[in-house]
Amino acid sequence: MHRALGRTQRVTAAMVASLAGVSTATVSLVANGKTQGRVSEDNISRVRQAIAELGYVVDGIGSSLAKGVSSIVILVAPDISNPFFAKVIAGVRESLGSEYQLLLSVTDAGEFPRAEDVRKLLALRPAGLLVDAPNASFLEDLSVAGPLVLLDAPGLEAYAPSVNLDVAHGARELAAHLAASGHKRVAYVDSVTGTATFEVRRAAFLDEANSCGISVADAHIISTTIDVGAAAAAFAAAWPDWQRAGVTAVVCGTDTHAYGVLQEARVAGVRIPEELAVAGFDDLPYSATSNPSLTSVHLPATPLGLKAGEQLRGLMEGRELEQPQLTLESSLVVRGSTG
Amino acid sequence: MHRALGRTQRVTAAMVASLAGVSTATVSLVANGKTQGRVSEDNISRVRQAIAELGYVVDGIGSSLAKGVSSIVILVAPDISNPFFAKVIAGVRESLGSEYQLLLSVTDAGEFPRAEDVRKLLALRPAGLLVDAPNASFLEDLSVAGPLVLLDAPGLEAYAPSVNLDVAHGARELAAHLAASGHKRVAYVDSVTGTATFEVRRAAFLDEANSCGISVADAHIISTTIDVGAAAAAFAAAWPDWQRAGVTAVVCGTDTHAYGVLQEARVAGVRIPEELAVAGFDDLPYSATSNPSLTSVHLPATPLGLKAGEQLRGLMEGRELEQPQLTLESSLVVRGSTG
DNA sequence: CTGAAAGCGCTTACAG
DNA sequence: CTGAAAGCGCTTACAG
Repeated sequence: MHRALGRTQRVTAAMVASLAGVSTATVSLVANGKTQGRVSEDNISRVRQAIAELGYVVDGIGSSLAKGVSSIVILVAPDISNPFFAKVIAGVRESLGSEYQLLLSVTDAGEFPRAEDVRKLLALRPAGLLVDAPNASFLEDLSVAGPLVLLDAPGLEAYAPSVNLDVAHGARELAAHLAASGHKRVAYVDSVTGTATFEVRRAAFLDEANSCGISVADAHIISTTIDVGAAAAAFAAAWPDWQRAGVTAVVCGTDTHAYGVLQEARVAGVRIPEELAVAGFDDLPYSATSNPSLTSVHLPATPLGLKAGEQLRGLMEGRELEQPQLTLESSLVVRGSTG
Repeated sequence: MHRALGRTQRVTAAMVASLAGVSTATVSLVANGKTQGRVSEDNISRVRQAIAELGYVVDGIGSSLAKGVSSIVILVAPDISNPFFAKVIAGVRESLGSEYQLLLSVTDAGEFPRAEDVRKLLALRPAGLLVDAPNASFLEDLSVAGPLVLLDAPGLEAYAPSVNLDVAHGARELAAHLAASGHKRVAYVDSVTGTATFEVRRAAFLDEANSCGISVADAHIISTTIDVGAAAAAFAAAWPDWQRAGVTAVVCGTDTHAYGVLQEARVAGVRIPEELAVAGFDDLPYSATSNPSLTSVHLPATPLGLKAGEQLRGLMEGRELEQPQLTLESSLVVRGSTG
């Protein structure tokens, strides 16, 4: 039962060849659908029959070594525990199809994978690489040659084709919304990971807030890992100060942070949105059912994965990308947490 | 920039060998740390130096082909979009360490991977296989020979070593809790995937409910995919009927289902918990912040992944498992949704 | 259209 | 302790 996986009854091309009475070269051609003008109808059906009979599956390792490339696509991402990411993956899988195997390189929550670790994965000779929410130094270190597409990597377009989210647009909508609701002093709970997208979210929000007459004091910007508990604790520590300073709204870099704020606010008896308005980014599925429901900047997660997969596929198949740089829209969804 | 990944400046063992003035056999021995009594100190340092100088990394494909096994561990799971699963993965990664690469075989939400698809992955010659929440027919089809550990596979212990959750315990606690709160008629929202864990949850709950004097009519048991929207729609359709029948509580197979019920209840103006008590399974991080906070059977996701990884590692390293069957505890967390 | 052969990069008995 | 050599399973020019 527990012999090495696959060591058992491995059916090789040689076995198929001898059963079909042809060479392994012919088996390879048939198995890979490269018969066009190279294999007789007769041999094709002979080989197909033998393949079916023996249950032959082309060995991925042998094939990869001969070809120089495997059928693996590696997706590098910093935060798999974020439900947002699950949708991205779903999109990637759909556009990649079943020819490619998706290998997830995940790290512990909030940590970013080190280029060194990824280099080990490169020894698997992946057909392509997808990097979600990278930072410049990581890409600098990595220096990959080969099909590579970046997801959610604003400002890093120089490194590779990328699919970005126009988070700035939603961030500005959010600032305008808060201003229209009469807020003057706002706090910001950022993510500690130095990921570009979070910087864009914050910068765009701060910029627009400023234009709208909202002030966000430096002392009212805090950072935590993307974790409900961590955000709750950070908010608990900061709130007395913010309250004294007249803060009436807090914007969070992710909905996950916002959940922590909501949680702690309930514990602390802070009424939301009357006493404090709360908003986030991502529009996770839970934001519609949170208490109260959460105002959030909606980001198209599945389309993000879908587009990135399509672009990578083009690259892997040797096609020239028509549009190497893609941007998807974001928009504000107003709910109960901002009144 | 976009040549085949890894095709560039590939450093081979032969290059290291010639720089160090040794054979590739020696390079291999050093690179794999198998020098014990087989390579002179002199050559060891020579090779190490050359490896560092050239930045040599053992090629995974070549190595796997020669060894007959890769360093890939495949994790097969039906529902990656469930945040519960993200924690399981984190646990697996931690116990597996960096020697093994974790390859996720994910399917579309609610779908279970077909054995056929997984067989393709087996062509990658994984070092081990982890299967989360399988059903018997899948395991029957798969018939894997090699390191295999099942997660959350109650009743399937005959197929392989497994790590299970004692969901029945929590389910019974939940039934007792509802009975103690005075509920007499309860509905159940199940998952459509015929996964064993959901059957155990339901069976244990129904059994204990019955002993506690709670009746759950067959007509009051419905199923949906694990999706907030689907659960919301199903609840919307069922509620008028349930209400007429005097149902005062609904138990959901997962918290995700419960969020859908909460969401729809708000739309329909059903007061929770006064008019209807709601509870789920999983105790996702969002259950503490939902509206109202959700009573749920807590399941130890991270420990589940951790233990499964440990067991698999033992198997892959050829060790005999001291305890092939492990069970982790579950327990009820009572929150606002049940009063 | 077909097959013998080289080669992908590594590991592992084997002989020395 | 060391290296030449075989072999892992496949693919791809190449010669026919």
